[in-house]
Amino acid sequence: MNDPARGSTKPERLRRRADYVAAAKGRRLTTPVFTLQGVERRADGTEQSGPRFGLTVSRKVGTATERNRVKRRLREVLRRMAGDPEGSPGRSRFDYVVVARRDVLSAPFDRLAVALADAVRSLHEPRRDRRRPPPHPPAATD
RNA sequence: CCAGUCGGCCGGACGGCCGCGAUCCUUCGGGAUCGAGGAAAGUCCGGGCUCCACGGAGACACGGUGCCGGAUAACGUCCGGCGGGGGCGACCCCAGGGACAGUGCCACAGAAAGCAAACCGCCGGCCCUCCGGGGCAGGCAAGGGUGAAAGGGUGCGGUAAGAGCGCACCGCGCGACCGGCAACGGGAGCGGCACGGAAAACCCCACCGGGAGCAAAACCGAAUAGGGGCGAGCGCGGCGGGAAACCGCCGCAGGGCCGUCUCCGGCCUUCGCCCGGGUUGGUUGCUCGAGGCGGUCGGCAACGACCGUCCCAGAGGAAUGGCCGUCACGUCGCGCUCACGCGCGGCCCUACAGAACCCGGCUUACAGGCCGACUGGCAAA
Repeated sequence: MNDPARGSTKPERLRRRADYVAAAKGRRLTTPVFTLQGVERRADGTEQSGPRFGLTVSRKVGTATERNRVKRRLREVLRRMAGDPEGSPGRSRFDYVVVARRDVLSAPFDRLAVALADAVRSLHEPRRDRRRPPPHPPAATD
């Protein structure tokens, strides 16, 4: 029961395995410290309208202690991003999943915050250099 | 003071801003309280709890444990003691039922590896001799040599040479009796000495052990397919069952769906209510317990009894955090000081590590620091 007028600073979370599977099939953007996945949410019964974020920290990242620390740092970044007066870069009705790499442990906190905000924005920009460059000059489809 | 042994404990503190989880309160703005570890870890043992299996008892198989006594819910844990070894010592380390119940093994070397035997060798007798020695039957095991181990050791006597053949001491075996709950210790006396090692090769003996695990398990339960019951309904033809009502199967027609139309193909076959099933999800299990702390008493101790007091994480893609000050601590440099130490600046600004049903242990990881008991030196008294 958050007050919508006040602007909730609590970011919505992904808590279902199905949501994670769906996000993995969406857009993808890789940075040195993490991989960001995102997909437009399918209409479901929930009344959540804002962006939702999920975290994936596999055993490859480190021990349980290190994995917990990675998740806490990323959660703090998300919390600050949601409370940003200039507005969160995350789009409404969009699900994001941050797949962490080990460098999240050691990266400076400020750099981490900037990197994630940039990554969210970049995810929605049209990818003009896709992996398959067109053999002919593309006829401006969009 | 130096060197060392053992045991126990802590493992940053305070504060600011912004946050997270649970519970309670709320005037719905918010507020209050509590919120990781000694290992939460590895999952190696032992229990509680849950489900499954199971009539009792025994036998067999498999696995585990293995000196004795005690502690405990239980243990492979803990405490006390026994045996062997190491250390000047405090203390530490190692092994711990049985080798006349049986089978097998003891590499290499060596003549011989488990029952006594004899390669070199020693001894006297007989025979031969080219006088160097050789041969035959016999008596030996001291010496040499091999080995982890060769069937007691040393000395004296003894002898042809030798031999526990005799004697002394040591070792070894049996052992009345004594101490101890016991493991075990002591030991009069007896025995001329046999009975080698390894049970981590198998094995024998004693004791213990059903299986799976909170993703256990219980409850609530949308949708869909299929199932059951009741009531009403049920075009045509064929076959089967039945006394009939009716039921089952096949074909045709109609309808619906696969898939928007045609062809073709496939699937389904009325309606209502209830039961049942239990997937996504939700709730419970979920934290008051062989519990923490303090005290008294019993016990060498592990531990136990009693009294008082406290409530001390309960998440579920998983809370206990992010950023920053100040101060400790450590370390480095510089300066002052005979020295203890003090001041300034820099660095690290902390090790191992994060509860997931709960307890008792074990094992492993761990920066730095603190306390206690004891031992051996040196100095002082």
